[in-house]
Amino acid sequence: MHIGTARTALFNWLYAKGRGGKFLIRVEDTDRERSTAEAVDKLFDGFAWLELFSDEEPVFQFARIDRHKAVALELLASGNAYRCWMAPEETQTEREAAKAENRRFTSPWRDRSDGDQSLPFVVRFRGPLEGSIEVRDLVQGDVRFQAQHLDDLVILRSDGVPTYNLAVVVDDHDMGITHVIRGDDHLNNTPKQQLIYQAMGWTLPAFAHIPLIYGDDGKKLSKRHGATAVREYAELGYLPEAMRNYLARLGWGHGDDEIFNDAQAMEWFDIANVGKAPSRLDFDKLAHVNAHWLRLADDDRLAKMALDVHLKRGVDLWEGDEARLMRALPFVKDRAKTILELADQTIFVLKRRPVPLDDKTRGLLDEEGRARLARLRQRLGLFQSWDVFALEAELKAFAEDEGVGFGKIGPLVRGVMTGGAPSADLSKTLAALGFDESFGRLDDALST
RNA sequence: GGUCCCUUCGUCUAUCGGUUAGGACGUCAGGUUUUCAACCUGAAAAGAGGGGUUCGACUCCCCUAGGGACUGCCA
Repeated sequence: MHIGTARTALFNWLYAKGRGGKFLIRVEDTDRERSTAEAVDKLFDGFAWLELFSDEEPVFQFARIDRHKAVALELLASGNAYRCWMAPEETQTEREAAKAENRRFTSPWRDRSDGDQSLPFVVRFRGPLEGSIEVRDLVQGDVRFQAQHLDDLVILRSDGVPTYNLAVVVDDHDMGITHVIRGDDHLNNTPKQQLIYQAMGWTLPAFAHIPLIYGDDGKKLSKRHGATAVREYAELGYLPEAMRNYLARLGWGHGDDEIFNDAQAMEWFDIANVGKAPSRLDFDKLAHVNAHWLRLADDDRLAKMALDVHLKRGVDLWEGDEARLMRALPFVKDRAKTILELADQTIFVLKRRPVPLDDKTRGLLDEEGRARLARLRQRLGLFQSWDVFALEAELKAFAEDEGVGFGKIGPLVRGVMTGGAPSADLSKTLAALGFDESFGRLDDALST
């Protein structure tokens, strides 16, 4: 699913749920992804789609062709549509001529019905030739279209298959759709669809056309901007709740509120406050929002996600690694903005002994360093409580007793513990590794 | 070409005729510091241009410029 579609769906969801879930809303976008009210409910409530990261595409099938056809026939009978026997080349020629003369496309069959029924024909909607059609839009305001610019659209193809513009109107009406919230690339279709509603004597739903999302260069979001599919955002390490927060904030605002949860978004969200200007994706801000939700997320959930990343990166996972990650998480989760970074930050606990040392650490491991390390080992060996605060105090005290600044000790011990991998404060790193592993790594270094 | 939509810091936005035009991300400068981050403090940074309306316009109207969408027997 495209990220823009996801946001449209999110707006639908916030709007409907914020009003008690009574509204029937349709989601759609320019790629055949549409769903009806039930589908939205299924997607959001009963399904992982709310997670925004499912590959599940809402699929729309023209399963009700007969119903659409019946409506087309009804329009034909009431004179609101007509059969058109124009050949494709003929249509093409007329279209070009109309364009050149800046007038609407007009079929010669609009006022004739003596065509040969055994020949292929399409059914076109008979739109008014003059006057104007006003679309009342919750986001765009009242938009006026002149009838003289609206071509008679095909509602039934020559093979008898109904077209999109007819199908959506029929479906929405039949399903009691009250709000059509979609991308503003559909705004130009709206007067034509509205005409069908009126011809059938159906009540109009409320329309809301929200601006599209652009890439960071202001152009329509496409593959070359990086992530376009929702799935890709998951792979980049963003949390669903962060995506929801960020996406809701994109093109909509509630005062100065930047960080909010679903419940707040539902309470505050109103279509009327959606901006009319298109907005761009800002990955830095997304990362910032993500970092916030990352800190609030449960450790076991994060551990599983990080483990998954390590697995994908080809790390050879051992029994107990999840537990190791769990122990490290509290110390490193506030250092990461994405799950990917969380994986970077936790790789040190997954290193196997003996941990290969990087050049910098090997350089520090001279005679003096070695002796100091041995003294530290002895001292920590007598040390009972292995928690961060105690460790921090102990390390500070050790540096003082050694008569050196912490800079003489920190880098060496850190290197020995992590082999150069990213890590947090030394005391946190030791706490994350645990007593046994820390000593093991210390001994490995001393015995080289 | 035609129709329609859009235009406040680099980005997302607040403002709904009267504000020193606010916040957030990012940026820059300090601080903290055992790496890298994080964190704290501070700073720079905006109403596309031109006309109106009004005592007063970012806010209302018009024009221009720029951007976008649509313009199918696609959806």
